[in-house]
Amino acid sequence: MSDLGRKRRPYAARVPMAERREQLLDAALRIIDRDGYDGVSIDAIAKEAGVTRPVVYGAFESLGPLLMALLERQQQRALLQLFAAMPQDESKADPAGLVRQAGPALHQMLLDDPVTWRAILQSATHAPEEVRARIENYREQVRLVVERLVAGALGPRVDAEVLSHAVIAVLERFGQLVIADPERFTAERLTDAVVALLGRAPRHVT
Amino acid sequence: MSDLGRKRRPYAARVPMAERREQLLDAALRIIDRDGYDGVSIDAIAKEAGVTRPVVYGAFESLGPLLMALLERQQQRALLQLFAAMPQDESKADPAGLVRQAGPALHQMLLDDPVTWRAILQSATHAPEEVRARIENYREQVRLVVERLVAGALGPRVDAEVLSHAVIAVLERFGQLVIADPERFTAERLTDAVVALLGRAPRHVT
DNA sequence: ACAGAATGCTACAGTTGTGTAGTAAATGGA
DNA sequence: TCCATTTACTACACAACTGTAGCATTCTGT
Repeated sequence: MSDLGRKRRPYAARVPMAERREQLLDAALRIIDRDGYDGVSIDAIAKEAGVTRPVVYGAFESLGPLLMALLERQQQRALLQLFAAMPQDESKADPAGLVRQAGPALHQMLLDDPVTWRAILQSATHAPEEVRARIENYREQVRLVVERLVAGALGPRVDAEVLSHAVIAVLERFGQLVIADPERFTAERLTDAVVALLGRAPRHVT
Repeated sequence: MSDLGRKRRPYAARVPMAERREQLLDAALRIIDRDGYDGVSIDAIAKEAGVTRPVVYGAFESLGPLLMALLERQQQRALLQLFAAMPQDESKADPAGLVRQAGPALHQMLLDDPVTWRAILQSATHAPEEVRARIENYREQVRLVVERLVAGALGPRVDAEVLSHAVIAVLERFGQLVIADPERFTAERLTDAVVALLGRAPRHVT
């Protein structure tokens, strides 16, 4: 008797809040990686995670905060990787040496966790307005570090602020190139190009 | 009696197709400039232009083709400005001289038509997938020109392809900086920074 | 085993946007 | 002037997504 109504959906495994949140963030990240930011919605995340929307609303206020949490998590990871790959020793290195050191490390970092980096590099432009501000915030953090590196490597006579913007822009574009076509844009090729360009510049003068 | 129905909307002025299309593109551009690509919809465009949706559907198949047409139009203008500002004279000018020449011209170009450039630089990547391909197309067009310039200015021993990506990335970021804060990022300051990096010409003198 | 808390599901109402059919007004030529 | 054509408007059906109320199930502690 009583299969009159359609079959009820089987209950998804019950999961403590903290873990559920992680699952949902993972689901959102998969969607972003597969379909871009356009494909992300509460509904899509719920489906991807195999639960219903109210479950998502139980874990996050709405889509904005969810994406914010995701960004927070991924950037936490990304920044750790990034600062590990970037020499903090900013003072004495010559520009070319610095590039030769950081370039391959950054390249490897991209290949180690392409999902995170695709989400971040794409998102810089593609994310909802609400999230964009926070991305800018992080970018600025990174830029300040780069600004100190630039000042250290090229001396006080250069416009470190402007150049740090340029460096970040180049790094981001290179990152996109590497992710899009790793065969074509190898660490060696990219660093060589930069070093060749820097080779024309005068050494650090103090 | 007979105010039973709500008042009928007054008819918008009738306009030949070609002109209507322009109006709609203008409306779309205003929306993009004001609210970003997120705010753009057939509905929003109709409202902005002071007509109803069927009018828009009369002029364009749907949102995709409309934005495509807009992009086409703005790019036409932008590329004209751009190629006017960039010396086609790719012969063996020194890099610094090239920057000193093109920098201020590009800067002026941004200030002359900020709406077009904001649409292209700020939110270009934020556009619907359909439109993205065409934006990439345009970027590639420009990049090829830059690649020739780079090869011409720096000689055949550099990796012109990679460096052209870098140059485009820097130009776009600088463009965003200028649009966001023209007081802070002047043509002089930006060109000086690049020239100093290239390490050729002496500091700017007026 | 068995309440009650914790968690998930269904169902519904609301919002925003799309696309179209049918109707009303304006326009231009006979 | 009057009718055919062009252009615009109203109204509807549909789709995707949001957010919530109330019911169903599972889990936990005793």
